[in-house]
Amino acid sequence: MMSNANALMLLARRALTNIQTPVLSFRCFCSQSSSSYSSAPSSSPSAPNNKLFVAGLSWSLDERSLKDAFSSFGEVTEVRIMYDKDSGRSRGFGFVNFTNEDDAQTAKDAMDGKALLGRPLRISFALDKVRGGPVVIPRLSNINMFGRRS
DNA sequence: CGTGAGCGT
Repeated sequence: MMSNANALMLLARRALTNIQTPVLSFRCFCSQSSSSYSSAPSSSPSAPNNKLFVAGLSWSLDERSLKDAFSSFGEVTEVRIMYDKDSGRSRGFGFVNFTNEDDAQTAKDAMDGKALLGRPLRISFALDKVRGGPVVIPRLSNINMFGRRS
């Protein structure tokens, strides 16, 4: 019985003398490491979309040139280069859409780091965030759980 | 005439 009191005192002393060790027995399994995103390839940062973010482009590069350069690796469905409305010149970055992710990956792996028009290209997967895109709003007026009314 | 990281209507 005394050992209990001793242990308690020991704990109290430890708590008083060693404040730097609050709880050591608890391990948090919250982070299971690895990619927590579903359908996320382990060898590809950002979102694995068909959209490729191409930066490092020359300010005088055209979309057709970029598309032609990327069409060699796969079927390019969309090529968009961002232009500045103030200076009227390209911002040096654009987006390339591929029909297949595999082609996009191949094109990225093949063109990323290479130089086009004298400037090194920086290719990476584009983000899913799109500003000013068509906002699709579900028909909340037609949502009826009981089928009453239309 | 030069400039150069980045994520789009």
